[in-house]
Amino acid sequence: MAEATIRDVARLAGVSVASVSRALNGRENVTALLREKVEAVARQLSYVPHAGARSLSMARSHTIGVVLPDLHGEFFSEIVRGMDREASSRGLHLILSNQHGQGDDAAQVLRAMRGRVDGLIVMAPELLESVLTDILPPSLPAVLINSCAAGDNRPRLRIDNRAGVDMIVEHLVDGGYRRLAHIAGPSTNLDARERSDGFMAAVARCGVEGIVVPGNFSEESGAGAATNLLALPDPPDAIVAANDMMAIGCLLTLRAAGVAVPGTMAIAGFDDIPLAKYLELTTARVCIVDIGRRALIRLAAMIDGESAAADVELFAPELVIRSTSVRTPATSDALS
Amino acid sequence: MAEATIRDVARLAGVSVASVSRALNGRENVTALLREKVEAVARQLSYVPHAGARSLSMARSHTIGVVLPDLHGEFFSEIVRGMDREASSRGLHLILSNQHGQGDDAAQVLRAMRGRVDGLIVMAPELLESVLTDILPPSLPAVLINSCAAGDNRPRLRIDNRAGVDMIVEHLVDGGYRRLAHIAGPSTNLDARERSDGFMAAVARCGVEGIVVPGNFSEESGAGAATNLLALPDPPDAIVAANDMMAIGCLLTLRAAGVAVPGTMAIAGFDDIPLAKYLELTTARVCIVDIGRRALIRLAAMIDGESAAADVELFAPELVIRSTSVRTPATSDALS
DNA sequence: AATGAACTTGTAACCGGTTACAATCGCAGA
DNA sequence: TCTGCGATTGTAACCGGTTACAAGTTCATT
Repeated sequence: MAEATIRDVARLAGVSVASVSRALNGRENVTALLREKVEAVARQLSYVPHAGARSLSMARSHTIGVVLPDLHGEFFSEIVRGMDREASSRGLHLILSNQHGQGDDAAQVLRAMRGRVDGLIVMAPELLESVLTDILPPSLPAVLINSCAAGDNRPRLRIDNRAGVDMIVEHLVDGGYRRLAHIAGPSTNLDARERSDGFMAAVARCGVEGIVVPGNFSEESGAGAATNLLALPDPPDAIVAANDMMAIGCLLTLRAAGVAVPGTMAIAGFDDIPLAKYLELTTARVCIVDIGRRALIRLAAMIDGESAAADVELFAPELVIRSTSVRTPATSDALS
Repeated sequence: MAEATIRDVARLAGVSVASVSRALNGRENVTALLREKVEAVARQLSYVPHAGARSLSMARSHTIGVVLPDLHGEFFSEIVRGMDREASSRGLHLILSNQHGQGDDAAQVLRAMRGRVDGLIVMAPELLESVLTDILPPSLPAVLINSCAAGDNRPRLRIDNRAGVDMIVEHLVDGGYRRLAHIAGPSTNLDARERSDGFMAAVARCGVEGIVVPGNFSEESGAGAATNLLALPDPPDAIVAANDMMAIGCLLTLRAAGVAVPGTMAIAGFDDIPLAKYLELTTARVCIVDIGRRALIRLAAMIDGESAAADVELFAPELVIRSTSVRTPATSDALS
């Protein structure tokens, strides 16, 4: 009833376990006869090697751990898809760990990975530098996504938030907008901070006005911010949200309030979630699937013994111009 | 340099490995003194038990395998989120396997899980009954989502596609629509077949006209179907798409063609993806996160030795009425 | 003081593979 | 026929934990 083990196969085939192992793993030093005999018995018993046992003896689990924050929608599925494609093409498995709480919960999660994975991909935009470095066992290969672990000597993948915001601000200024507002994300989030800082730098460089109001990446906070901005004595003529969801909250609120977008006020987001296309939202597209892909490729290389260059790999967003930021009637999609 | 093992701890603490194991696992039969000593040494060496080794000796990996088709967007992230929440709350881990190809690839995937997982959640709406039953080791606990493995004796979770389509058709008929068309999904997909069959049954029961045209769940195929339907000598006055993406393709095409929705033609989808809300699409909401949650709960129960009732658990969709299907100007969202 | 119950600790087998090393075998060359 | 070499196969240790069982302690009871 229980699953057959390598010893069952060996016994029934009348050979040693070592021979079975060699035969089934395609080693060259086995007679064709023996190999056939073993394969026949294995098939007969429908023997499947026990991955756990193999991992233990080979010190290789062929599994990589993915630690993500509580992501939603496309962002989550795309980044995982990117990793999964690369992983399965090299016979690796993904073990997932969404990180719900954010206390030393993180430490727990990482401890649980010991002996389960060959390496880790960690995305923790909210974690302090020190925490990550403390928690991660130095001997475990790891790639960091959007983390701020500056002192760490591990490869890091990052969205080039400044470049993205730059493009957006320049685009708006080119379009004649002069009083820009930024709805920031949570200040605990690295990307949010960079986008906010980048915004201030960009408006300064362009010589236009710029103010920043708080938000938390949610649609509601975007809507709230829009209401507040409208109530100002001297409202802005363009809003740059730190992500698309806030931009959408903003957009719907303004339209409901009778404000012409982009006539009276322009709006831009960040990320290019699928919704953005349908709501005609100008945004900075981040190719998330690529980040996942690269993260896995880098990690696989480290696991295969490549030295871990502690570099930072930047992913430049692509400006996607849609109708929420262009006043001319002839609005067109920047995409092919 | 390498990670400390239980033997390292034992040696340094001057006790046996058995004592270390007992002490760290919180067994009662250890002196407070010994426990403290062991814990101190463990902390000093920053010892973390090797999950793989533990799995092997306990024959429990505390990991469950999730095999999904190549899902996109919210569907994927929500179902995984549902599982993940339940999993981490009971100390289980999720190992993911998106199934890209669909040949006997599936067999490969399942084989690779041996010795890695305590149980499996399989979603394979495209697989033939026999295939799954053949592939799955009988001794491995498993829960099937939307599969058609009729002969199998495992619990199955299914979307109540017929009920969903029924509600939609009735709603449309109530609204005065009399010539209904259905854009079907790929015929290899179980849900698609059920929705299509359900549609035909529903229109028959309601005594209205109904035709079915093919599609493949993509936005483009919805758009194409809309074009074809418009070209008919006697076009329908309502379209029921087998999923939201096709409904959206349909909607955009009709509007672009100057057809009034819902004035001239009503549209409804299936799934209630986030986009649906913004495009005001009437649809049947499937609470995906619940399916994931339930799947994990059921599986966990099986793993803990509960007998595997081979029942089918149906998830009834909820009708979400939005403006693409109500002619009166006062359109409202059925949701709270 | 002896007996033994109850409890703590250690020894060693086991989970299911891989692999270093030894043993065996076949066969060519002397 | 004997030696020696290379190729095949077997033996047993090992990966890092858990746990049945034995051994050793402590302490109350008679």
